[in-house]
Amino acid sequence: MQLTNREIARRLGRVADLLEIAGENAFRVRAYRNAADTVGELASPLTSEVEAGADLTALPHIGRDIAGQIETLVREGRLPALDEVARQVPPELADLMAVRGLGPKGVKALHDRFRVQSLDELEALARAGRTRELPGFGAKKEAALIAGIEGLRAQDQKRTRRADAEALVEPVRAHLAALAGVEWVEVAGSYRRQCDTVGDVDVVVACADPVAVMAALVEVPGIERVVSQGDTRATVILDGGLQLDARAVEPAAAGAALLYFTGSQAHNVALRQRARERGYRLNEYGLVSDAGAVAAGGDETAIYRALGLAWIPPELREGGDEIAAAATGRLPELVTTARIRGNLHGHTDWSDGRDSLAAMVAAARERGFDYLAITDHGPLVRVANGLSAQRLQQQIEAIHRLGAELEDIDLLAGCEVDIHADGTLDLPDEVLAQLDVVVCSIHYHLRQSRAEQTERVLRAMDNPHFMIWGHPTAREINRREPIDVDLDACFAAAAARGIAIEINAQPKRLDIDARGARLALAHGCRLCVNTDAHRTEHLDLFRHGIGQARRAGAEAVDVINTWSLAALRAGLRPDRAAGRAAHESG
DNA sequence: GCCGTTTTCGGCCCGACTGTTTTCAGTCG
Repeated sequence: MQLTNREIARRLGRVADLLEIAGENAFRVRAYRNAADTVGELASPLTSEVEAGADLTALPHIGRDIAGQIETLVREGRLPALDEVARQVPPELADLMAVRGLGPKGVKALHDRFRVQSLDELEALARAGRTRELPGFGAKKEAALIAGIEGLRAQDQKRTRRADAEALVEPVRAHLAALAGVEWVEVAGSYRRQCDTVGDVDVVVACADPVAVMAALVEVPGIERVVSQGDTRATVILDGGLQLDARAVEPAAAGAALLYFTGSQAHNVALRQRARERGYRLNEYGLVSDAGAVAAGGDETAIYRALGLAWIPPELREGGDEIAAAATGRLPELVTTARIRGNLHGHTDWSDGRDSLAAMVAAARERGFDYLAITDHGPLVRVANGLSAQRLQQQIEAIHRLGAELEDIDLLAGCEVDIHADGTLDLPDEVLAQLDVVVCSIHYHLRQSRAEQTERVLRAMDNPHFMIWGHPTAREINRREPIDVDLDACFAAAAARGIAIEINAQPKRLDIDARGARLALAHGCRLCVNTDAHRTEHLDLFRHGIGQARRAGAEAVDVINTWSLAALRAGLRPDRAAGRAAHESG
């Protein structure tokens, strides 16, 4: 079994936890945390990099020591630093760090006194009223520990899909915005950075009277319980279990608060370092010079400007190269939902969509799209009433008839064709040749090996009708892992052939994700943000996919369905006509 | 342990809230 990046990151994080419990140098602890974050964010598998002899120290926060650690882990299956710290501290103690309210000091104290090693043991002690025997541990702390353990078991480690969080937090935002004296309310954090999932939501309220707003917050409908509440900051749990951290600040400091709460942490750290280098201190209240003068605080743009930077869109604030880009005027002009001209992947009731062809077209016209492709399933997906070649022929004719009547929108005949396990496509070339848009997707045989899966996709891409790679990894957030496929190899092939990489905007998919999209762009691929609509209202889902495109640094030119239809026809799979002959003769 | 427009040493982000404390440590974000 090959080690995933996530597993490598988990082990590095474990080293950090254990070093912290052992009372090691805090900066050494942070070094391991940073390295774990770096590994967790990588798009391509580290094991392949190691086998290819890549220099891991080129990665941020990975130096000679940790690079060597990772190489040993990949080659021998053991992490020397973990073995070493395990001699001082039982490795099981790292699990206890996940309990809210329990940190390294508490874990160490509990272990020193009671030899506690597991959640079960800790829970039994707390319920027996024995943890209060420890200095600094009282009755309230005991109750908090029990609640923390229960919370940990309930949440099952899963993060909340951003779209689900949106449905929960938007009513709270609206409620707060309507309070007297509130200037604006913004949801910050990973939500604002358009991450595909969020661990919690952070809300910043700019208002004249923070204390009053914090008092009012706990009365907002939809709040299950209050975890903590102070004069300017509170933590509550929303119905359904999502945690919400709210921060109320006066307008003069609200930009700094928004900046701080938007993060990411790595971005904040880098900004604060930059501030220090320039004789400032940056905190939640503003950018303050060493002499005590407030340089900026009311809005983000002014803070960035004072640091010699252009305003950085939240989607790019991940502590990578965005600060260098902002310093030198090289930030991308990120694509927006308004630039989208049409949907190139969507279904009707001919296969598994809810609405008719006519209804989908009407919905697209209402939204002002310039074009709309209909791409129902091919025959393989029987559960979705996939179209046989014969029914597809009939649908093509229906689309052409309807399209001929309309002047304000161009209708495109298409299909979402399955990529068979052997890399052949699910419809004959002569049928595919009649289509304007061919989206090729994987729905079955998701567990093939990396080599098989890669070969499958590469072979499919050799078919000149393969125009868009639909939901490339087939992942479903919190439900199904991505397929194991060599994205580097596939994107290189796609770029060479003019195949676009889909960002499927269905909230459960968001596939390819931002990391993969960034990798695709680096290979020179174009992206295509599609709703994969199965009903008319799904045509409003673009913003979710656009969020991923923006996180990848995509500009409008990188996203083919911001193009005119003429540009689309010319630029998408330009070898199609010539390649068709070669493919058929070969 | 990592990093470098102060580059191979000496730094490393910063403040709020809680609980158990009588002045602060631990935890969190």
